[in-house]
Amino acid sequence: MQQNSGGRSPGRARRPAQRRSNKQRSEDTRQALIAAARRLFVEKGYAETGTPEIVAAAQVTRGALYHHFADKTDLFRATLRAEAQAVAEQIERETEETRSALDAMTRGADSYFAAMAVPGRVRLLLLDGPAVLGHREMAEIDRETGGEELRQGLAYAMEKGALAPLPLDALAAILSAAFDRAALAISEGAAAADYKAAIRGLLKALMVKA
Amino acid sequence: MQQNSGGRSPGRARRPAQRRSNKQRSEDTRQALIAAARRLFVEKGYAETGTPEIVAAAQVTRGALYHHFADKTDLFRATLRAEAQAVAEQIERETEETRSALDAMTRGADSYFAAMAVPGRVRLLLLDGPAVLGHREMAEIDRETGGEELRQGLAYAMEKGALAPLPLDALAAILSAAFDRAALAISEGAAAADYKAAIRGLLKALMVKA
DNA sequence: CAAAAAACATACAATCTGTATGTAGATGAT
DNA sequence: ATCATCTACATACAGATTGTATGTTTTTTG
Repeated sequence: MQQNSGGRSPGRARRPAQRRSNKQRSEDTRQALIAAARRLFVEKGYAETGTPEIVAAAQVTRGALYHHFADKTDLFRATLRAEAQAVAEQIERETEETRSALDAMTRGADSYFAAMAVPGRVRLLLLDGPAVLGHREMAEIDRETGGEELRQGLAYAMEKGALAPLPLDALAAILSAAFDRAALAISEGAAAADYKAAIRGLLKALMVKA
Repeated sequence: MQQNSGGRSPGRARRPAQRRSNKQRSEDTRQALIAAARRLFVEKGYAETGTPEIVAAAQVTRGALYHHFADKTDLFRATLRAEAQAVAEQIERETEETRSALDAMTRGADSYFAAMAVPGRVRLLLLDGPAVLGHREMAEIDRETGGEELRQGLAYAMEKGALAPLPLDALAAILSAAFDRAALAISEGAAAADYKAAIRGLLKALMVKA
């Protein structure tokens, strides 16, 4: 709420806050909107969150929102992209070297569960996302933000002969769905140990044979 | 459009259409609403379908809608219940005797895919449903309409020692999710054979060991 | 420093949802 | 058979939301 920081750049005094470049201004506003939107989408769901509420939380106006995003779904899209990116980065950060393929898969799954344990992620990425943006676009976001790891792990194991020869894309897709459901259940309070055991059992069963 | 069928019960002449009991009236209206809602929800999704459009298609007024259903989600709920019921009945109808546990599971999966191939079901039950009603309520609907078969099949196989001993509920849940994703992929034009093969491979892997 | 372009801010039109209130047809008691 | 009552609707309304159209204020550019 300061009037002016004074001193520096004499003669350039401007009244409102400090002078920011357009790039900065835009980025700040976008981030504020995405952050506020994330909070509210998580708290009340996409449909129940109105743009007036979002801009109020972000301390901007609806004009700013519609200047930066085509519409409400576009803001949602940006929010999901950021979230998927964060998930990917967290998983990548945690990934270590492993010996067996089974171990690699199991660790990967645990990393995924840990990442999805961040509050709100399940709702954003597994519930509202597919419904609002469609399964197609969600798959694309996954791909862009690096959701290829599972598929690659399977491909490697299959190539090595440690895995039954099955249609790769289909197998990756249905296993990914199994992971998602496990993350969902865990987020709703189910016994995490049970789901992790079931996932591990599934992977082990697939690996052992062949 | 007849004025009166005449003759029978002289003196009972009434002008508008024919005389229906309240029970009939209600049931007719409910069914008309659910049928119209289903069509539109499938075609444009839950969020993009307005109640004015629904009642127009059902040839009733919004008053009738809000008389029979608490709100728009309540109508959606009724629509989903009916759909889940139809899926359950179709699967039950197709179920035959089988020899091995693996065979039973595989057949069950195929029945499920066949049932989910009915246009709109994937969107209703796998996309909009979980987002609008929440995963919790969807699970409940599944349970009520007889979605216990998978779990029971697994329990039987596990009991018989034909299946690795894993947490039953968790395993049933993640396998169910795998089925769902397969149905989803198939509904979007993916190679059905690939997904069926992957599912079968998954089940086989689980069964063979132990 | 003036002109053009971003980056917002404000006002508006079209809808939509849920509710409140009014009316016609069915039901039950007399 | 009739009247009261209840059910099943129909209509009207208030509040809120979305996207757009049109101003206004900073930045940027020449």
